[in-house]
Amino acid sequence: MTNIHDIARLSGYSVSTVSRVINHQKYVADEKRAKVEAIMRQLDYVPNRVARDLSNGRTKTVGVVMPYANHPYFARIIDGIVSAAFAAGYKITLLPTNYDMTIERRYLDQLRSKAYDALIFTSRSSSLETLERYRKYGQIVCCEDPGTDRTLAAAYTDREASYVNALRWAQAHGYQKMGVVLSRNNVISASTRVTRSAYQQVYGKLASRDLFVGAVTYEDGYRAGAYFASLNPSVDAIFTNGDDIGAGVYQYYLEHDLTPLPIIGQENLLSSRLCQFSTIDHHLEALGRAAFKLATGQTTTHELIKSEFIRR
Amino acid sequence: MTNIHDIARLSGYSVSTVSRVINHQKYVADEKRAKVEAIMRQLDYVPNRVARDLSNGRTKTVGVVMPYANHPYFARIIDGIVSAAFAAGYKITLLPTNYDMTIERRYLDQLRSKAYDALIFTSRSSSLETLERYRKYGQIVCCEDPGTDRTLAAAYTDREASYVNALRWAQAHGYQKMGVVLSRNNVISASTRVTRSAYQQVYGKLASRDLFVGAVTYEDGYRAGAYFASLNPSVDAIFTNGDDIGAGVYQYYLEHDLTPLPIIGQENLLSSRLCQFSTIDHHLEALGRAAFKLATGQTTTHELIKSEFIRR
DNA sequence: TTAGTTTATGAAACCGGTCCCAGGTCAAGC
DNA sequence: GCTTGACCTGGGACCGGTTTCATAAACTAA
Repeated sequence: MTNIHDIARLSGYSVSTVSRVINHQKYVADEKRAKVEAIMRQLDYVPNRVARDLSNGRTKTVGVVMPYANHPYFARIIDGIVSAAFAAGYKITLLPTNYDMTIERRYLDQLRSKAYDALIFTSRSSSLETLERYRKYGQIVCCEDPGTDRTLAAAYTDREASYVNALRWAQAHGYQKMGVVLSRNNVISASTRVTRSAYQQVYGKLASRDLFVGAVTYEDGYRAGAYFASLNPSVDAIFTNGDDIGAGVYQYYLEHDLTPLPIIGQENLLSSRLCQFSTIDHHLEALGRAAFKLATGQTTTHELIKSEFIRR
Repeated sequence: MTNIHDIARLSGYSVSTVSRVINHQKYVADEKRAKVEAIMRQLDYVPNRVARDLSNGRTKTVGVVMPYANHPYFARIIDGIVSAAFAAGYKITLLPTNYDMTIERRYLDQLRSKAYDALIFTSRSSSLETLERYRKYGQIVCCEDPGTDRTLAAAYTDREASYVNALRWAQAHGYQKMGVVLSRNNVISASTRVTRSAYQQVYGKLASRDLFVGAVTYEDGYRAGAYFASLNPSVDAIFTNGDDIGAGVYQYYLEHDLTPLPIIGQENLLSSRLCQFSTIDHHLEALGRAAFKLATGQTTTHELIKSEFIRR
C-alpha cells in the first residue's frame, strides 16, 4: 500500500509538502502542488484515515449507546443522530447494550481509549454519577432530563408536561380511571419515574392494580390488554408507553369482542394511526439531532424538544 | 494523557514488555506483569484504540451503507448486522446515502483509506462493476443476488421464488388480476427486477395500468390505494413492496367504504398483522447476520436466506 | 538601504501503539 | 560437557500521518 513517504520520494519533495498538498494548505508552489497531485492520482493514493486520526487525536466518530437497534423508539433517535452526523462529516457507531451495565462500561472505556470523540446514551443502565466520572475522557450526552444538580449534557423532551397534558385531556373527556402500561418498573428509567409523577399530578396515587409492567413489544401490549380486560371494576382508558404496545392492547379487546378502551400511545407510529388512538409524538428525530449537536459541542449543555399531542 | 511509554518508564521495564502485558502474551515474568498491571491501574491507563488500529492495519469496523436508517427494511437488516458484529467484537458504522451515488463513492474511498475493514451495501446505486473495482481495498458484501458471473460476496433472500410462491397462492385462490406496487421503477433495483420477473412467470406480462410506482411509505400506499380504487375494471388483489405500504392501500379502501382487496405485503411488520393481510417475511435479521459474517470472512461468498410466506 | 513580513520548504519530533530480532538465562536430553 | 529448546527482555523499526521549527528567498514599507 502506498503511503505519504512514497509520494514524497517519487515527487522529489518532502513529506511536509505532500501533507500540505493533501490538506489544501497554503505555502506550496503551484507547480509542486500540481506535480504532487498528479503522482497521488497516478499511484491511486488515498491518505490513511487511521493514521490521520491518531495524529489529530480525534476520530470524528460518535458512539451511540442503545439497548438494541430494531425498536422504533431507538431507530428514530438514531435516524436523527445519523442525519446530523452526516451533515457535520462525522461517523456514527452503534453500540448495543441489551441493558447490560457491564457492556455500557465497556463502551465508556472505549471512549477513554479515544475510539470515539463522544458518546450519546439514548438509554442507560449506569448511574449518572458513573457517566459523569467518564466525562473527562470526552463529551457524554444523555437523552433524559438529568436534573438541575447534574453537569451532563442532555437532550430530552418535555415528557412530564406532555404526559400531564395528555392525562388532563383524558380526564376532561370523562375518563376517570386510567390504566397505565410501563416497560420496566425501574428507578433508573426516566420514563417510569416521569409517568408515575405525571399520573400523580392528574389522577393521584397510581394503584398497582391499574399498572401493567414489562411491556416493550406488541405482544406485551396484547398481554396488557388481557390483564386490563380481566379487571373488575375495569379502568376506562389506558395510557401506554408506546404505540405498538397500545396496538396490542387494542387488538386484544377487538379480538375478544370487547369495545376497545380509549388509548393514549407514544411516538406517533403507524400503529396508532391504524388503530385510531391518540398519541404523543416526542419528535425523536429532532431529539437525535439535538443530541448529536451537543456531542460535538455545537450547542450548549441542554436542549429541550417540545413534544406534540396528537388527538384521535 | 498517559501512554505506553509512561508506563514503561515508571515501571522500569521496556515498552515491549508493557505491550506484552497489555496483550496478555506469555514470556513475561509474573512479578513484572503484576507491577506493570498495578501501574497501569494506578495511572488510569487504557491503550489508545486508534494507535493499535494503525499498527494492526485493521479497525475491526464494518461500514453499513444504506439510504436511510429509519425504514423498517433497513432497520431490521442493521439490527442483524449489529448483533452479529457485537458477538464478534466488531463495530458498526452507519453510512447513509439517500440513494446518492456520489456519496456511495465517498464511502468506497473511505474503505480505500482503511477506515473500515469491510463494507456492506444493504442497497446500492453504484453498479456492481464499480463495487468490484473497490474489492481490492477490503471485503464488500451486497444484499442481493449479484448473478453468476459476479465475484462479489452476497447475502440475499430467495426473493423471486418467494414472490412466485405468493402469487401462485393468490392465483390458486381465485385472484386473477393482481395489482402491483413498487418503490422505484429502476433497472438497478433488484426488487423491481425480481418482482417483474415473478409476475411474468405467474400472471404474464405486467400491464402498466396494473402497476403503481413510487411507494416507500404508508402515505404512498394510501395514494396507491386511491389509484387502484379508481381503476375500472379493477384489480382483484394487490401485491405490495412492504407491509406499511400495504396498510396504506388497505386504509384507503377502508376509509372510503370500499371492501379492502386482499393484499400481499412484505417484511411481516406489525401493520400487516393489524390489517390482517398476508405477507412475506424475508427474515432480514438473518440476512444482516449473514452479511456480517461474509464481511469478516467467516463464511463463503454467498448466503441464501429462506423467506417465509405468512398467510392471513 | 534596512528592517520586517510573507511565502516556501524540509528535517525531525510526535501521535501511541505492535512486533521482529538479537541476546541472555536455564534446565532437560544425550 | 554440549546441544537444544523454552523462557524472558529490550532496542528499535514500523504503521502513516501532522506539525513545529529553523532556514531562506522574495517582497514590502520606512
